[in-house]
Amino acid sequence: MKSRRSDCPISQSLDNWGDKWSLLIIRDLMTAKQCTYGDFLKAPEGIATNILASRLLQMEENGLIEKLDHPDSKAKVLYRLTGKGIDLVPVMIEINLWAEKYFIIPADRKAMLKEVKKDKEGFIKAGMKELRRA
Amino acid sequence: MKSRRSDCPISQSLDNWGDKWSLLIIRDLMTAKQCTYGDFLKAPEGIATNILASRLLQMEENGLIEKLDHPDSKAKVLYRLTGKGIDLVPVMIEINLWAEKYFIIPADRKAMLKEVKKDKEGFIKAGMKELRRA
DNA sequence: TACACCTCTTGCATATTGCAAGTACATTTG
DNA sequence: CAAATGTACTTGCAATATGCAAGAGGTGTA
Repeated sequence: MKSRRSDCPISQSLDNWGDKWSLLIIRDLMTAKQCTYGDFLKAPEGIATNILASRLLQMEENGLIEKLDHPDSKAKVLYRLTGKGIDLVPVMIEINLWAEKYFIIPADRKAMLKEVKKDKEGFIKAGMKELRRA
Repeated sequence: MKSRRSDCPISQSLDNWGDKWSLLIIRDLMTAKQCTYGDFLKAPEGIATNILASRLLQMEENGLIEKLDHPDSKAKVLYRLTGKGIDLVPVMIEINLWAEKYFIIPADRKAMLKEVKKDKEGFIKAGMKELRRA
């Protein structure tokens, strides 16, 4: 377990999910609601299996995600966001908005952000509610 | 230089500032507006000098910060945020709000967030304007 | 029973980080 | 003006994290 560097909220947040992969896992769970181990491996960034396993464990320990049984098979595991993970939706939206201004991003994300700009608060609230239902 | 892992906005953002230190440097610049190399070293997290130098260079290359001459001394260098860096204010605010919910954070940060909650959009707008003036 | 699938684990090479010391130049002090 | 101090880095090396390839163990399917 990594130690707390300071009591600064930014620092503590980075201690929790401030690596190159955690937010991508959270992204997958925000768009798909529930993912298997294999689903995460399919993401275009190509996370290594050992890193994925260690991140999933770490994020579970940090209370961001939780495991549940897959309804179809005992061999599969489903991961989903906890309330703490779902509460990162506003952070993710702001990152998306920032990235849109400075990078070239996919059309479907642009379309999503167009909706966001119409009513940011409403979009976020609805999105979080939807995730909580899953 | 690190390569682009995918065209996902989250991924591209993480490629830019997704490490354990960059956002802390940005935090310092958001609160102090201008910092010297030594100022960054004084932060409670205790960044190593080689990491600091490499991050400052990387962030300058990424267009998040810029150097300028210190008015008092040629030996000193001032760093400040660019427009691209200032545009991360909304992201930082959301991270703070998230962290407040799940961690114990300093009283002064709590007081700041109390102001944020009164009028988030106004607070962010004013904060960014203030940074642009510096 | 054999075979494929899925979630990890392991071993090892490479990259990044952290620590301690050192360098180069600017300013201050005696 | 010489020496000490301050400031921004650089360098060397050990510790840690990441990335890649292969494999292990439980499940489901023919």
